[in-house]
Amino acid sequence: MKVTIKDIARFAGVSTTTVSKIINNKDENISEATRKKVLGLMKEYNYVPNKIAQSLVTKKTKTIGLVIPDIRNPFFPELARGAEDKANEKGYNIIFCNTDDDIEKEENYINMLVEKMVDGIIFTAASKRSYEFKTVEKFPVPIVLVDRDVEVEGIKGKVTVDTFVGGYEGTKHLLELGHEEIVFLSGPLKNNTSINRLKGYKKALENFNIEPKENNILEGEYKSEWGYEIVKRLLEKGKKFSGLFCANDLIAIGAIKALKERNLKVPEDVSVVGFDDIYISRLIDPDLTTIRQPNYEMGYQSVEMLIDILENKEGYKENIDLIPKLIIRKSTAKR
Amino acid sequence: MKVTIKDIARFAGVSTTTVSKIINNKDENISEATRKKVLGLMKEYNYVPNKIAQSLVTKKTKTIGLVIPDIRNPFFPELARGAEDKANEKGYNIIFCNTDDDIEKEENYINMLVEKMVDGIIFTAASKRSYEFKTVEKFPVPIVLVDRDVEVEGIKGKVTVDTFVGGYEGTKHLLELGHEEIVFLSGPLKNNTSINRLKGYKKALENFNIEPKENNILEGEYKSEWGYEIVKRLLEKGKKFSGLFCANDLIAIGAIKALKERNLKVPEDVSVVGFDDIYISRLIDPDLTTIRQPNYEMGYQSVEMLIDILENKEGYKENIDLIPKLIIRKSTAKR
DNA sequence: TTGAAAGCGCTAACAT
DNA sequence: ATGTTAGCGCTTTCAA
Repeated sequence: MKVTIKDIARFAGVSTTTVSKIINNKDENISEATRKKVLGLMKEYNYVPNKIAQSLVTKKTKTIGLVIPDIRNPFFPELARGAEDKANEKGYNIIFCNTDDDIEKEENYINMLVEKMVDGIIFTAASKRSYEFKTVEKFPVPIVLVDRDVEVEGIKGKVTVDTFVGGYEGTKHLLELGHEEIVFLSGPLKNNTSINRLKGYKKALENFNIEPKENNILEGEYKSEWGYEIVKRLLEKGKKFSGLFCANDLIAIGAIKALKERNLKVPEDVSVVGFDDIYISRLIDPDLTTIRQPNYEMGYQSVEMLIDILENKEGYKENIDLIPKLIIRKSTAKR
Repeated sequence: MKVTIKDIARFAGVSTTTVSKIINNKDENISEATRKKVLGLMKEYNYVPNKIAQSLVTKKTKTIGLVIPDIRNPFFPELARGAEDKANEKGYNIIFCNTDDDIEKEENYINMLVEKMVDGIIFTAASKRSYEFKTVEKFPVPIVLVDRDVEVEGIKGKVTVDTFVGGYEGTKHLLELGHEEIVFLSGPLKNNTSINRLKGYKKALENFNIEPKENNILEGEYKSEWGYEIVKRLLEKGKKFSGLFCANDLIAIGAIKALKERNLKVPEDVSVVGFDDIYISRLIDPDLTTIRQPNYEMGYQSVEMLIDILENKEGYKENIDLIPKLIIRKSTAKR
């Protein structure tokens, strides 16, 4: 049978209070003698404090919920790892949940997490709609938004990437290489993350005195299949362009594939810029020039912020906007 | 303030016992009238049972630990997702932990999980050494091994992939295409998973009456960098081969890159087979012929097994060996 | 059909 | 420096 605090107290001939104080390092007022004795007994009997019992009284579980669309999306493992690293550093654990961008699943998971009394939640929301979680309303579980900036009732903070800058920098890079006909392959324009990327693209063009053309902007999905299909179709229609800016690396990878199949060379014939810098972008041929999203950082900092909130740290930032960075590799060249 | 079972009981004018029974669907002996009343009150007051309190008495947390090397390794997101899907289906949550194949971290995490009273643990172990976790010894937390087959004290089951078959099938495919000089690029040969893959390679050669040559077998790391470096070196040394079997897709991707840089065409000059079928293997150029590891399945089935154990299901299999499958794409061709 | 009472393993005022 | 006591929110005998 498991040995409990009572057993240790009995063996040591002290009260559970004393043992408890020693467990929690609140031992200013414990004599060295009893401290040593109790510690010894704990070791001897392989005593492990029961966290559940602790949680019941302290109202803290040292557990954080991580609610993301899908860990298989190459975007999220980095973020998850960053989150887990910070959490572990601070003695927290992470429960992870996959929502598939399904609003119902999101609700279910959030509610489950609240029931399990997680101390806080890191949340990547599916849509732009505003959220209200009834359990969160009742129980003050702090939520930190990550990556996607949406309206959530009672949100405590957010960590995002300035995609406008990313969109701007990527386009500017292409422009500076002499490209003028630049097609922008966007994901679904249903949240600010996507919309701002496009705004950055337009702004860069304007700064170069080029009027953004509507038919150079295509809205699709964040998938390589879509990148492949749309470029194939574009080429079949005889569309001319020398620059291609893709809203994520997956789209870029599909696009490059389609280009190659039509015997167009990257970057000699078409320069391609991606977005994200997922693990494989440096592995494909040619190595992809892309905008690096600081995903690991986002995970890491969101947990850092959450824990600051939990521990009532003063003066934490409640709004971190990370700056993405242009990574020049081999898929772009002078026109 | 949170509303508790006591509040509901008070409002309904019944005892907490009655409410508890209703919460847990043990309401055979509850009158329809009080049942409805209580259910109504629960809804009205937005009552959510406190899982922590429940866990303290039932000794079940409905939480499972998932201990893996690194979620960023493209191998693991699939596995993690499979595990999470099954867990969610059964009302469990998953705490995930990254060990970086570090034995000390493994121990720490396992101990943390036991302290948090997870109901069971899914574990991908780093090394071939045998494990003994002192907390697990004391508290009967079932562990199911996944992917890597090692000795762990008190293990309850394991889900692995028959890598021998994979090694065999991949080599056979190359052999049937007429390749005779087949180089095998192995990862570290420190566990059965890796060793059996190599054994499968050798066996296939023998079946084709070809003596496996020691200098056709290279041991390195499961990384694209290594695949790139070793092939580059091989080529510089003037090594001749027309078939390349890589112990994982990452190695294959690096290898293909090196091949291309020396103007060797895949598959015209060299046929390449990978292992794993990670997400990107169909995105690279050319699409990679590979051995598909049923990673999602592994995660899914390991959790299924674990829950069977937890629920004392009779007759569950305690040893599942999944069969990998050859996926023929475009990186292999007739000699 | 319902409830009283004990207890899960721990912490935290408040005494002493 | 240490102990007494109450209680966190729930389940579970056992009795009524």
